[in-house]
Amino acid sequence: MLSKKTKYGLKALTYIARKGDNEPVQIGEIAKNEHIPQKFLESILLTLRKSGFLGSRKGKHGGYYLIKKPEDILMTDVMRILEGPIALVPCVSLNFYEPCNDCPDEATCSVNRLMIQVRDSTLNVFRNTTLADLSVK
Amino acid sequence: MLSKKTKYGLKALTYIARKGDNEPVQIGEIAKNEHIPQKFLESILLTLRKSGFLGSRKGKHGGYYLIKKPEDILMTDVMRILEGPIALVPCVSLNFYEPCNDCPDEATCSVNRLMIQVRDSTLNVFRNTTLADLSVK
DNA sequence: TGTAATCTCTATTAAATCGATAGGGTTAAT
DNA sequence: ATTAACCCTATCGATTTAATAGAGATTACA
Repeated sequence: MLSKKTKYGLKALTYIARKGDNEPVQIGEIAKNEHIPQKFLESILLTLRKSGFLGSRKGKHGGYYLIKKPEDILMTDVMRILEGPIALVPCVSLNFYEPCNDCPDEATCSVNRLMIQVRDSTLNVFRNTTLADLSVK
Repeated sequence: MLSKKTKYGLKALTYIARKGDNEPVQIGEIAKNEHIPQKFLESILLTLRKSGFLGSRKGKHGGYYLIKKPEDILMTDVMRILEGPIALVPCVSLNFYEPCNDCPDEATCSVNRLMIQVRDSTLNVFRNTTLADLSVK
């Protein structure tokens, strides 16, 4: 299941991208229009800023803005920051690999085999989707 | 993240399928060989039996056996029983659809759009994989 | 210069879920 | 009758998730 954090984060990024100009967008405006609890959204946008997707301006008329062009923001990167590993089990994760302690041999493990396929098909979607694709109205 | 329940369930099904004959396989044997807590595995196999994947024989020399041929057991069906909906959000689920209460218009929702693609690519894997595929050594 | 608006940061909490365990009850082979 | 196995319900501890609280720091602007 997709976490609310990821869902809200994607919606916020889309909202900002759709505005088009480079003016900062305020948390309150996003929260109101996308029906997201404002305090929760605050922490999510903070994460996205610290990860290099968003810039911010403090104080009056402050807000968040995109640092890169929407076409250059890949879903692989966004998803890894918001949701964590794309693989459903650590033993098939490209970026967060960990062996299973209960599995003596990955080569013959049926779960491993299946989850590699799921990982690859999901990666294929995320690698071919940018924020620009999400932002088409 | 894949739940342990699903992971253990898939491993158990594979174990039974790999044995080949139609003799009942005991919980204890599977638990030992696959390093699964026996009591936990009991409840999982019970679920799989009630869902029509496994049959059981009670009493001495009892155990679980496949009801259908491995080639006829699709991952779509197994995953829905063990893990639940394949879609990551209810608003793109084919079998468990529910609208988002915070989303006024699915047609323009970026999360909806992305998650439909992920669902379809994952479904494509599960629809084309059977227990027989998992059981190849 | 002061005030209001806005992002920043840490801490906390309530609820839900997950993984595992406990402890019998029921059934069938021998 | 005994034993080995599945059947069933209940519970528990740990973790994660979603949300909230509240104070701090910064900026625009009158």
